Amino acid sequence: MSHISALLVKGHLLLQLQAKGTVHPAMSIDFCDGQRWRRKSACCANATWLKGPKSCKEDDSCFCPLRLKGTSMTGADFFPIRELSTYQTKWTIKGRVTSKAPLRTFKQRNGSGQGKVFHVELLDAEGGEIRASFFNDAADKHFELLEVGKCFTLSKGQVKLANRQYNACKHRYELVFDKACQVDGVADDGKIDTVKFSVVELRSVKGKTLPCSVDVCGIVKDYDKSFAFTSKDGKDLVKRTLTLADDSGISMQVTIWGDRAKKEDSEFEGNPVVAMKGVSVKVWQGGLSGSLMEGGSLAFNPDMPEAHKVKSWWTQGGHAQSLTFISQTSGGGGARIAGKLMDVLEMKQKSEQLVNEQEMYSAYCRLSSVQLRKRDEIQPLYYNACLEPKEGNGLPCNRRVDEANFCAVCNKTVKAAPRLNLRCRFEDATGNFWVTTFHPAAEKVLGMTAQEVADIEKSEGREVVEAKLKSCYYAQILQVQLRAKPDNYNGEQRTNVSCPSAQPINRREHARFMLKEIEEMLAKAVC
DNA sequence: CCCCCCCC
Repeated sequence: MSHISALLVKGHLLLQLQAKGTVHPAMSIDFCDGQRWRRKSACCANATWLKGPKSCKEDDSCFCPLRLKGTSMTGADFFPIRELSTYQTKWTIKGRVTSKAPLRTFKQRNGSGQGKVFHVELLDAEGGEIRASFFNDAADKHFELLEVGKCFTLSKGQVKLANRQYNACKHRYELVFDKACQVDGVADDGKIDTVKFSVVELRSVKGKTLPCSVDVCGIVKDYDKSFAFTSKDGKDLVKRTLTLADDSGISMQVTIWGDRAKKEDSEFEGNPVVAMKGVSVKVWQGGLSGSLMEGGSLAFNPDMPEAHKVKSWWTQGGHAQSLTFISQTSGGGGARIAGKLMDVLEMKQKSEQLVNEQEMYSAYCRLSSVQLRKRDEIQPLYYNACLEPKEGNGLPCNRRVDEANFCAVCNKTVKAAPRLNLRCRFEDATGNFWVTTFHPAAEKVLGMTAQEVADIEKSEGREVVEAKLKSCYYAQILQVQLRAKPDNYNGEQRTNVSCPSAQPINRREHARFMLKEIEEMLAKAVC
């Protein structure tokens, strides 16, 4: 029995089994690595060589090596979550609830009315994690009980293969609890962490099948302001986009939501390290971008090896290193451009053919003209906009005020500031188009603030400001965003096209983008 | 047995 010496801690149990003559030689219990029991056959379901399936009950003296409860086989009295599989039918795990989804109802597929379900994620002292779903009666019974952060023992659930389409938890299996389940709240177990990050390098997400869910740890290289908006299906959302970077030389955008996004800007200032659990990575605009899911976690400057590693990388030169930005290949820092990338000609055609919903396009092009006159009449370049914060989102009212700074919407005299409103012509090798270019885009296009434009016009005159604008023609490559919106004008159907945002390109990134295009073209070419 | 995981 040469393998006996390897059994050590757990060995006494096998010896007991052998002493009782219950181990069938052909069963080859091939364990152990000093930590875990490994055996290929099912435990109690195939227990003839134990004491017979019917006698294998709770508190029975059945020497089932895979049912740790009530034995002294290891220091742990519970079955390791990591080891759960369909080969084990009897187990009791002890874990902390690390996340919990809301209770949902659904229509039973086989017609018989409503069902309900919720799920949690459980973490145990050995760092194993698994998702558990509770159905119907079990859902009613345990929804309130299973609070995030609390510890429980759980048994009498079914183990099934995790459905990777919906389950991002890092376990091959998931648990399903029904009426028969046994769930008990227990005292907090300090050996069980509150969250477990299984960090991967940003570089590694490039090779993954997308969409995927990962845990990451990186430096907040950049952050946007939080942004409140209403989604297409009417949900009020708040988001903030961060650019994370790590020592694998990659940077990527990750969007955070809700309260996480609403934290003060100062929290994101100074390049803190963040660890994120449950970042969903998908392709967006030809690049990869992440979104931190609600059930995930976010930790600032966490005390973990990956965080210390990435921090020292950043301070010891990483901040100056040139990184590969794997999100959309537009601008760098600040607002990014959304919309399908195409050339100017295609953009023109698409916007003319628009029928139903609003569409966004973007193109690399240059400013070729600004409309300064219309039938000899001088066109205003800006207007004075009301700065009064709007109710709800706190953004400025932005309505035009009169010469006395009276805002008709707010019905009072207000503070005001100039906002650009230009009619611009943009051009690339395929064509050009005229478009109303709103303030934020116009400021980027000119590389001047509205205040500067207004000041020059007032102090130096119209001619000087016009010359200044003309000096911007063809000056830089921009990525402009075009919004085409179906509209009704005097009962006539027409498309309203505007430019809500624009950004000078980052030459380095743009060069990479063009190289990639060339490579793709070469790959397609006949050799 | 469910299955949404958000936005441009």
